[in-house]
Amino acid sequence: MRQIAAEVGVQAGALYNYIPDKQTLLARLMIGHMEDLLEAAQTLQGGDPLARLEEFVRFHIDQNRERGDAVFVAYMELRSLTDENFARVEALRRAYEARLEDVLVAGVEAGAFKITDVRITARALIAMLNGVNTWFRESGPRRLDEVQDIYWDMARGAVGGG
Amino acid sequence: MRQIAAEVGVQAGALYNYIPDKQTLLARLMIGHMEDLLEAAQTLQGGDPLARLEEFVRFHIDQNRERGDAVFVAYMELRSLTDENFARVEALRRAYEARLEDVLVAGVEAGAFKITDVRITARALIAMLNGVNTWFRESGPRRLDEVQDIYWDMARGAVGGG
DNA sequence: AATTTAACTGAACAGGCGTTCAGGATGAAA
DNA sequence: TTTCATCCTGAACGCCTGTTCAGTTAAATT
Repeated sequence: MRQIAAEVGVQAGALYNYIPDKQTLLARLMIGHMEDLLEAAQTLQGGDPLARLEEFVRFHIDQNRERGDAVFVAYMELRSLTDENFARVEALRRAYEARLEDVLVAGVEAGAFKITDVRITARALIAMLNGVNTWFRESGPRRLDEVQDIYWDMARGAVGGG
Repeated sequence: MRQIAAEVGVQAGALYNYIPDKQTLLARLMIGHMEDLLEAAQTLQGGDPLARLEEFVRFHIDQNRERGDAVFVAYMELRSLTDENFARVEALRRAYEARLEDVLVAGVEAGAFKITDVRITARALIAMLNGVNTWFRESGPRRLDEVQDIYWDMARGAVGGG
């Protein structure tokens, strides 16, 4: 709390004019992040399943890059949430997963993907994509769009998409 | 510290007969875990690249299951390590990644895999496999070997292995 | 039986934590 | 000019933290 206050140029007590307590601050941060992510995902266009999956892969990697800090907090501090707040965040997370599941289902129905379990596959893909954040550096040997190409290749292969 | 001591049935101070400080305890835990993992990985057999990759996938998921707590700590508390201890753990982690990279290189050379960047692919696969730990429950709808089958399918597809 | 060694307790330490609150400063409204 | 509403400070609170250490206990050694 004192660190956050200092970052804003204020004493710790002043924060309590804006939030009831630390737990609520964390919850608002994480819920806000997930809501932003879901809203940004609204803009994803249609097309055939293969195109939609590619779009999702690139979108997810982009978002993780732009909101690196929020993503980090959202994954590391889940255990610090109240049961109630945890449930809220998890619900939003499931909604995001559902976006990807929809694409996968469409692909299976169109005969474009070969998938045993859509839910597990969606989670596996997201886990794979999240991994980018742990090692990618702007100063590294690869540009982000190259990384996106590589992950898109892997994702397509993983769902049996030719 | 007091929690750990209580778990062992002892006062907090008694722990300091065995460790110099908390940081060292954490480091030993994580380094020990990685060393155990690397040692267990020694038993992986040879065969063609496809068989070796399958073996690795199943092995990794098994290990993550057996040592769930250690894996959790190893991923969540990385940021609590001294620079020096972090470097040690990361070196071990790279050594483990290298085991998978070897398999991927062999597959590429044999023409069995299509991979743009072996290092990135190894990391992506491991990130995907680690994801299992966050949701798999013994009481869930799938047995572990079913989950392994699913992940093996995805991994094979991701590396372009037919 | 006397002595040494090892393991542990229980209390204390200094510092950090989230949170509260009386009071001061500042500017808007009356 | 006075009143009121905001926003913030600075100090304090009770509690938790990792760590130390003198002293007790019990077992091993002589």
